[in-house]
Amino acid sequence: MSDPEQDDSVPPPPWARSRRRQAPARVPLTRDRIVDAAYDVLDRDGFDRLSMRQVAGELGVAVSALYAHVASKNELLQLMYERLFREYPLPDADPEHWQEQLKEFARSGRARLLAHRDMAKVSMSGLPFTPQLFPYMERLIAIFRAAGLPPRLAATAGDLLATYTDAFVLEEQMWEDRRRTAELASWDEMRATIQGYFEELPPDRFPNLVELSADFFAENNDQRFDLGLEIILRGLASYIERPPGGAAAGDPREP
Amino acid sequence: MSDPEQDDSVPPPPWARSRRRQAPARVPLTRDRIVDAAYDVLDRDGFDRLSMRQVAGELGVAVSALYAHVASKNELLQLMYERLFREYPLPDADPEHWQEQLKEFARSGRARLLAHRDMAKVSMSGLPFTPQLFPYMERLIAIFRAAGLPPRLAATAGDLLATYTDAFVLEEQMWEDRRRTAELASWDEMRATIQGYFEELPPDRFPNLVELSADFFAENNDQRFDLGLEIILRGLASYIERPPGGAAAGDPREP
DNA sequence: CAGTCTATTGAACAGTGTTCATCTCTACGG
DNA sequence: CCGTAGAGATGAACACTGTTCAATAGACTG
Repeated sequence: MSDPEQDDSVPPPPWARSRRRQAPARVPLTRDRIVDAAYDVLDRDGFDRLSMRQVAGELGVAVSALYAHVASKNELLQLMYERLFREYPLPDADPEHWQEQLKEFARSGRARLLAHRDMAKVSMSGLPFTPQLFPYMERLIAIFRAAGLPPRLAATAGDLLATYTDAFVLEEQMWEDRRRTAELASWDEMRATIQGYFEELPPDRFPNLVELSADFFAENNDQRFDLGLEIILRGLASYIERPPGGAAAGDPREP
Repeated sequence: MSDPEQDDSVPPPPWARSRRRQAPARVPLTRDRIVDAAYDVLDRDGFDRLSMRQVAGELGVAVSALYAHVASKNELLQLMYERLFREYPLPDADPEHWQEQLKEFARSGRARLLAHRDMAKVSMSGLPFTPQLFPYMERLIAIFRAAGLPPRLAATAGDLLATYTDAFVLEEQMWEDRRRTAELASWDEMRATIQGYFEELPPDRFPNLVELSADFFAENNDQRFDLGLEIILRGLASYIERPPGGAAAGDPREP
């Protein structure tokens, strides 16, 4: 297998302290197995039970053995995050369908995070800003530019969209955690409980919370996600001048 | 549990400090004082050095003493978060100026988070969903409703706005952390370094990243924050039908 | 086979959140 | 004025955490 880790074609970013020990550097298979085990622990026990010792135990190996392949727990988390992006679809920017492309981008991002328990916590821990993700940033921004967004707006929009996705899933999985600790069986049961709680708030003090109690937790989160997404996309669309007659939008990149 | 505060305006009468050798003027430990100390530790040492022992040390007190007033570290974090909202301005919803009101709401939320180092990490740790915040949710949603947004959209919009603010500050403070560990003096220096890094990426693979290198990190984050805010507000405005003859900013597209 | 090298080990260090039996001190009843 | 009850603080302990390091075991080279 090829080595997805070290991409030497791009220099390490300046904020990454190159404290990383000189290291064997050629044990990619073991790194992969460590990441595999880490995912097993994460999915089974959740983020705050994900410890180096648990991972080592999963592999039937001493803790210190991990450190020959991984500089720190943070690096391990980073590797886990990067794996999420393997096989990420990277469509070419199509000016005609930029909104659909962005929706697809965000939806698949959310799906990828949802695939592993507490994954949004890993993503929100701030570590994952590595060169491995540059291709995805590049493509995402290309879509914005192709749509006709000016540079500064495209940059902000990329951030906004990625941030929205991460934060949405973080909240989703937080509720899932709460459900687990409350020992409620299904999401529906959970939803009913919370909705009932909001309904019974004093209506004189919280008229809106009472009235909208049914809307805070929709039947399925997909619709809620799409709605927030739609708000953002409409906002972005408002910046794009529609060329009369459907001709191609002006040159997306201007000096 | 009333709190007999130490009254500094009047010194203790001489007979109060009895023959007992200089009773160390023992200030009773309260939740408020613990939260104060926790903020001191947070501001000085950051979130991952914020431990119960550090807080206890700040107060010159044994660790276990804290647990008489606070059930767990999580509760302490929750108390810290709740304090942020004391004196939070709660304007009445004004349909005429809903966009300005929302901007003010988001801006002051951001300012509040920025006031303490790593505060967004606390806010994003998922704990803070307490009834103390209901008044703010209520008011926020009232603004959306007054603006004319339908219920489901208002609920989603509240989430979106709060989430955007939290996530933005989280990112901001993350970069601040990176700057600290990279031992770069100023934000400008940091910005220049990163911008230079992006500028020197291979232009054939990352044309947009190279071209927009100046736009990812604006001179000041205030503008970037306002821009994202504007995108969201424009998106929301697009759902509001413009009242006939009104000059309201309901139209997403303006000539 | 001998020797090198390297991945793995186990123990240790300095922390963490949390609990609990014990002790100190304050305030109140007599 | 003393004695005592009870709240509150204490220090030690438990079961963890991430990380380091000298020593060992094992495989590959000469």
